[in-house]
Formats: sequence, C-alpha cells, structure tokens
Amino acid sequence: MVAAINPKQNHLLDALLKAEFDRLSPNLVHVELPLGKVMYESGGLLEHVYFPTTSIISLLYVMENGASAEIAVVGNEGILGISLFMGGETTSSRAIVQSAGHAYRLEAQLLKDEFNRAGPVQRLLLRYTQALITQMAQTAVCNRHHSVEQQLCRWLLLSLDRLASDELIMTQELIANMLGVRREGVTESACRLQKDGIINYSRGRITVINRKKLESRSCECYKVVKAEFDRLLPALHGIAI
Amino acid sequence: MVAAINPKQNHLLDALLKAEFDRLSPNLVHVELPLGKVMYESGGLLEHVYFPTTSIISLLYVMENGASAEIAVVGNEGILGISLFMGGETTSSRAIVQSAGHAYRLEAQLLKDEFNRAGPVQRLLLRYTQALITQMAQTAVCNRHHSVEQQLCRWLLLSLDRLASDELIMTQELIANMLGVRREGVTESACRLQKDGIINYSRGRITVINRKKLESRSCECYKVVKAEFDRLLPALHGIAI
DNA sequence: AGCCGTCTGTGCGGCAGCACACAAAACTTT
DNA sequence: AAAGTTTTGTGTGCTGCCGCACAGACGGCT
Repeated sequence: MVAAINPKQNHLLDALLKAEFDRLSPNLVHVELPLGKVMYESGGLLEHVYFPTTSIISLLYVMENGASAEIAVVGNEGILGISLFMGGETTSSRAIVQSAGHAYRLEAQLLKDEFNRAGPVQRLLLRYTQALITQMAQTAVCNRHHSVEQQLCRWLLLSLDRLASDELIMTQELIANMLGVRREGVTESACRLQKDGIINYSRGRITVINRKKLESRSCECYKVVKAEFDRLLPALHGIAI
Repeated sequence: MVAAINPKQNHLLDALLKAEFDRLSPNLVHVELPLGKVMYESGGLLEHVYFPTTSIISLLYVMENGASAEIAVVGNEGILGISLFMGGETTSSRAIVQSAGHAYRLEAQLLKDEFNRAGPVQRLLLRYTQALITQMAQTAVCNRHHSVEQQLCRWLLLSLDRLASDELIMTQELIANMLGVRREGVTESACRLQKDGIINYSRGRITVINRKKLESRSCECYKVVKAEFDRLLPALHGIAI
C-alpha cells in the first residue's frame, strides 16, 4: 500500500523509470490545491507544472463576454502545463481546480530540461499530450451534437475516473460553468438521473450509485476518450515507454 | 517568385534550416490531392505525412451514427499526421481533402527519424502541434457558444487563410458537414452574407468580396486562432526555431 | 434545345436550450 | 430559534436549430 501522499499516485510519475524518477523526485514539491484555485490564467507564463494525485484540474477557454467552456480535465493520469514543453511558454487556457486535493509541483525549467533529454520522459509526455488532444477533439464534437444530459454523464464519468472515487464535491452551478450551459439545464438533467436511481446529490455533493446506467446515459464520447487514454497510457509502473 | 510547385510553399518546410531541408527534400514526393479524398481513416495507421502547399485538409471526428464535426484544418501552414510523432501511431480522426491542390508526401519513418533528432525540426513540429491544439480547443468553445452564421464566417476565414486566396470550391452541403450543422442552416447564413455584400457564391464556388465585414460577422474564435498561429509560427524562412 | 442531376432557397412543425423570475429546501450564522 | 445564504426546483416565453418536404435555379450533356 502506498502512503496517503505519494508522487507515484500520479500515473505519469509512476510510469517513469527509476533513473528518471530519482532525478526528478527531489524537486517535486507537494502542494494542496483548494477548490476553485486558478492555477493558470489564460495567456500567463508557466512557472511550474503540476502532477495531480488526488486533485482534478479543469482546462477552460474563456471568451470575451465571460462565457466559458471546459476543453479538458487533468487528474492523476496526467500533467498540467503541457504548453511548456510544446514550445508555447504560455497557455491559452485557464486552469482551475475542479476538485480539491493534492498535487506535486515541479519548476518549469526542470521539466523542460528533462523533456529536452529526448528520452523516455519526452515520449511519455508526448503520448499524454496526444491523449489530451483526443479529449479536446471529442469535447468539440460532443459540444456540437449531444444533449446536456449526455454531456453531464460524460463529464461525471471523466471526472470520477480521475479521482478513483464515486463522489464529487461540486455544485450544479459550477458544473454548468464547466460545460458551458445553464445551471437550470444541469439541474433538470441531474434531477432525472436522480429519479432514475443513477446518482444522488445534495448541495454540492454528487454520488454515483449506478455507474453502469450512468455510462449508458452518456454519449459515446466518454468511452472514446477513455479508450484512447487506456491505449496510449496503459498502467506502466516504472516501465516508461 | 517561387515556382508554381515548390515544397517551400509549405510554411513548415520553408522554416527549416538548410541542413534539415536538404536532408528531407530528396524524399519529398509531390502529390496532387483531389477534393474529397480521404487521407486518413479514423483508427488507421499512418504510412505518410503530408505537407500541403495549395491544398487544405480537414480533420473530422466521426461518430457512431455517422454525424461528424471538423475539429481543425491543415493547410500550407502545417503538416498532416501529427499523431505519428506524438506517439500514437494511429490517428483518431478522419482526414479529408477540403480543397483540391498540391502537397508533399514524406514517409512516416523518415519524419519520425527527423523528429527523434530532437533538434530544430522537433521544436518546430511541436510548436505547430501547440497551435493545432489551440485550434481544436477554440473549435470546442465555438461549437458550444456561437451561431451557425458566426461559425460559417470563422470557417471561411480559416480556410481562405490557408489558401491565400479569396475563393473556395465547396458546396454548402459539404460546409454543413464540416461544421456539423444542417445544410439549410448554411444556406440561410450564406444567403444573408450574400445579401449584405460580403460574399458571392453559386453552385459550389464561394468568393469573399468584403473580408473586413466577414471578420466582423465572425466570432472571436477566428482571431484567437489566427493570433496563436502567428505567435507560434511567425514567417520563418529558413530560420527554424 | 431540352433533359437531368446537382445545388440552393423556402416553408412548416417541433424541440432543446436560453434568459429571466421566483419559490422551496438545506445548511450556516447569530 | 430566527435570520440569512447557498443550492436546487419550477414556470414562462422566446429563439435558434433541427428534420422533413419540396420548389426553383443552374450547369453539363446528349
């Protein structure tokens, strides 16, 4: 059993070879992320990257009029701050903590150096980025074609997968913000799901009761994204790529 | 004046340093891409990558029920087949020729080798990928929040930028497929734009008359994407990164 | 010229999601 | 216990887009 707080709870860190992990781990700083904290602001410079362990971070695009939409989520399977090594230096999305929890922070330059070794770490990060791209693309399609209820289901599933839990602390208002829809739309959908015995919720706490049914009410987008993550990043404990 | 057919019409190839370009250019095969040709099928293996010069290729996600939506376009500013070097081997999108024209083909392995040198070519390709990610993310937001007319304007602008032209050969039916909306919706929007003297069209040929106005009818998504491409990939003739 | 297939225009009914308004419930603070 | 705050539930009317159906317009072909 791993300790309650352990960098290896993050799948990317866990996948590193011993040599790489040992090189990085002295520089990993444990941090606690409160709900709603803004990790990156759109256009800002990246000073650190983060490896979430028990937290989830949402990537949002915010528009001129303030409306926004989530384009991806990052949890214990990934890393926050990919634009650092992709060459952008800045990020064009806002990143906010969607579920409070722990993460490990690393200085930007250290990750860049590691990336530029062009070894297993680079390959791993690029594979992760590829999976993230799939998530964004599928989000685009989902936004176009699927109902609020389907999207709510997808969103719950993706979030819970990244928490390894069946409970989420999140008001319907905030979910609506993430999905870029009205709060009332979320309320109605959630209400139906509760009536059908799929979820339970009350004042900012959502529990999934019947995951199978939740998956069947979701659009295909959930399983497409999940399959791509599983394909690109299967459980690789110290195996790297 | 460059010759009518020249690899350097592709901005990425044009940005390469002489050494890199000379290494690749003997292997660049000129190809002509007819409208509608399927370059990659979702899930297929990538045997070649393509550098468009006068063609445009759409990246589409296709759903189980056949509905689809474009998530990005690739033209003379980019390369088709990024998942090759990102580590996926396969692509999860369908790529089809949206505007007939020329391109240069390169064998997958050769590009991978070049990428793995971890030099300027790698940095250039990653920067391009970062720009493409922005395009996808912005498409997701656009799909959520903007009207068909705004999206049509955005789409026209992005396409024309990649052709360096003011004319597009494309029926409204096909545009509707790209945007993932009804053909009638495109017709109505196009009709309004024509009435307002912004575009002219007839039977699969669209000409932009007043680009300024077109930009003002578009949502902000166009200029966000354009700005990010300009930032990440300014005109770099033989400068690389 | 006349025919035919493709492309564009338009009308109609329906519905999902929007904006706004307000009520009810649950938890917090005093 | 009472008052206040946050969260959730519900109603009303409106708009944009959908699906479907069909008519007109244009261009290529014999």
